[in-house]
Amino acid sequence: MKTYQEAIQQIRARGYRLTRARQGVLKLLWKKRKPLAASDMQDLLAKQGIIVNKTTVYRELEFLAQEKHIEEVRLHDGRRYYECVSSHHHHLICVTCKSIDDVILENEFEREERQIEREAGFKVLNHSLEFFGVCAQCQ
Amino acid sequence: MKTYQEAIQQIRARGYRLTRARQGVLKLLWKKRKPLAASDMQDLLAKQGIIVNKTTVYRELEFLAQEKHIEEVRLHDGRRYYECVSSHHHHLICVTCKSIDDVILENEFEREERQIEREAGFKVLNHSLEFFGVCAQCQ
DNA sequence: TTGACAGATGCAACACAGTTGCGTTAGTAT
DNA sequence: ATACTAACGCAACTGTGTTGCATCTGTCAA
Repeated sequence: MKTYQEAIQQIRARGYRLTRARQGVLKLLWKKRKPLAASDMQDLLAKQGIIVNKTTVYRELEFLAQEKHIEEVRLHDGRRYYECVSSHHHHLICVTCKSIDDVILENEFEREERQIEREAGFKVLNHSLEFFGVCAQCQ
Repeated sequence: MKTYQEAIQQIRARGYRLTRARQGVLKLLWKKRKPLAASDMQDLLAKQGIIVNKTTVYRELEFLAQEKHIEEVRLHDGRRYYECVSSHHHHLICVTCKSIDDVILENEFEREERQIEREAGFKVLNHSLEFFGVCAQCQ
């Protein structure tokens, strides 16, 4: 639920610079509101005249994730995706058109996680849940 | 819940061959009962004298998954894992020692999936849930 | 036992995501 | 304007997974 402006301010407050790549990546994720992978972002930035090396994109994403401005997401195609921080949600992934939508569930496994900690002695830190299927457009 | 012998019989019944690599991979997955990645299996096979090319391992895994003798699993490190078929379960992944354990939940989101289909028009085919945390040994 | 068919294999070369070292560039504060 | 150092570009590299093609081998039938 952080805004683009808040992220910018926090970056400056911590003594980091506002480079074209940094602003570009942030703006992209806040505008699209969808998980994007590094090469997608490099292409999208290039279209708006921001030509950056792929190494820069990877390092920028690592930096922004470390600073908690964005979050890494894995969607089971082997690539790393990133999205802007928002309330905890899960993804609906269309196996046909690959589109990604968010979904917020009421049940967030608090009971199940307690059961796991009790029965397996496993301390749950976080979880990951994705639904695969066919979106409304592709049916 | 398929046994190793059943898998072997089904493979022969469908006219496919029983090669060293094929038997080796199957035996490994039935013995370990844990998700294994291609390169892990190549190493484990080599230790028991079964030297196979990585291409063979990848093709074997694809074949066995297609024939429904094994299942592909993604564990968010970007690699493809495979495990022998058993009842529907989820994974507990230790962020410290990377060990993987199974967990079976009572709630399998039938209600949530119906909600998703009703509200988003998204037809759910399957889902994927993993828990990340610290296992009993690593605490 | 042998021969032959086709499934299975090895090899080399490739594709792609992501990483590393290092010299250079460019935001920012003074 | 200057200097400090965060950030960048480049080239080379790692690891996972894929492809084309020539070769090999499990299986079955004669």
